[in-house]
Amino acid sequence: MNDVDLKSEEAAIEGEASRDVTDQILQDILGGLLPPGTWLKQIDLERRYGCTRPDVRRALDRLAQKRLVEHVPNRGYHVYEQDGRRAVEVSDIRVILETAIAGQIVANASPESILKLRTLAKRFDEMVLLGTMLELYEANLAFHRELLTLGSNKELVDLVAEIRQRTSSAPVSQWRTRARVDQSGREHHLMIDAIEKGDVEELKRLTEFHIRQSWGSSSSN
Amino acid sequence: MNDVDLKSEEAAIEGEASRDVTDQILQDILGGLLPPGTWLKQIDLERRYGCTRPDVRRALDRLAQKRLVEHVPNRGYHVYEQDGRRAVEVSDIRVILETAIAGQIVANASPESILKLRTLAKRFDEMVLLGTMLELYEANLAFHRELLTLGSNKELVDLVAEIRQRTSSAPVSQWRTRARVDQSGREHHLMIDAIEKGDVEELKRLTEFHIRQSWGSSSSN
DNA sequence: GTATCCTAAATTGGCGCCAATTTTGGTAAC
DNA sequence: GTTACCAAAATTGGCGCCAATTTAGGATAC
Repeated sequence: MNDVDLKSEEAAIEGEASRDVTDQILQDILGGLLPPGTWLKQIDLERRYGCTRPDVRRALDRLAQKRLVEHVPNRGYHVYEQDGRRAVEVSDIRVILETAIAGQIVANASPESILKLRTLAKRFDEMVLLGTMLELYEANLAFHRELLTLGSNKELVDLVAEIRQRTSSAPVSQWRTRARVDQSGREHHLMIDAIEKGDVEELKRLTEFHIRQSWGSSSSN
Repeated sequence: MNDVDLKSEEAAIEGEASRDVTDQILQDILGGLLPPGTWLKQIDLERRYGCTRPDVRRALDRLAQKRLVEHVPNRGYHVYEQDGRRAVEVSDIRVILETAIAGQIVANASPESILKLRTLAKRFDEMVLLGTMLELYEANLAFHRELLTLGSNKELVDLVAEIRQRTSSAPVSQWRTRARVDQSGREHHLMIDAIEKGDVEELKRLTEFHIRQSWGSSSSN
């Protein structure tokens, strides 16, 4: 477990101290900037994100609650080292939840909502070509959120968004290959096709495959 | 929205300042001591639980993250006022998750685990007769946790435990009638019976009924 | 040369003060 | 009698210091 060298980027941000520190650290973990095992020294974070000590502590406590970082008393916080089991379990949960509402999604899908999904799917495809890794990640999130929203269970939408953050410590490792990302983009469109056809079972199949696929390679890490 | 009068119980606890403040407040919300809408003044909590200001703040922040209390900037924190919709949505999620793993539960059920479930179900029955409301609540939690553990998805067990806390701001109102609680106890045993018989569909039916039942009355509040 | 112990630097984390904002109660004016 | 405004009390929340613990490095002994 090595700790980060943040000194090089210290004053890089400085200007945008307004955005919440918790989200900033979260995104840096998700973005792979803070790899699993990294010790998050309070002083470094303080300087890095241009905020005060209590801010850093609050952020670390929140992330520890979300089990994204681990707190070792008197030793500090470090980015949680994922075991494969947890990743598999989380995707199992996602499969259960997202296939369970497939019926409602199809039932509630209006022409407008299908159009909106297409737009978001296309946006994902665009980001593959000319977006950053984070933009791609967020485009993917936006598509899935819109899809789940059709299930008309707001709590479920939030819950899935939440458990998504639970294992994706390094989206870089998930989307290693370009081929995999392209495939994901195609799957999005296939899912919309299934909704248009009103084929619930097809949507379930695609959803399960789509979720499981993302984690197939990372378990070998 | 009225705020609590805590002065009467100020020094009542004092001795057990060791247990985590967050859990204490959480249990007091769950126990109905702090009803929805109550303003949680930091000074009062500080005195009530015999802890320092930062402790109170950390606890309130955590509870706000869990959406059990709401934070209004410069005005403080108050216990979240539940709408019926959310409660229904959460129980929908529970039904999805808990019925989804019914098959695995039946498959993994060993004679020992069935015995353990019986013990926990009986303990629930005992608590109906001679336990406090909180003990009853915890006995119920323990039974359901053990049941879900048979599904061999640790994340799912934790997740259900988590979303359970999301709406049960007042277990008192859930279990208003004695008849309802007795019925719950019987249902526990029926569920174990179904597992013994290896009847997955029956277990699913019972599970759905059991979860939905708890919330049927509270929506009229 | 290596291992162990001791000392010093660094980091965590507990705790409290003070400024900013809000609320409440009283007073005065209409 | 009611309303509006002002002032005082209270509450929130930002910020920083200092003690306790840990870690790393150096010196000494074997």
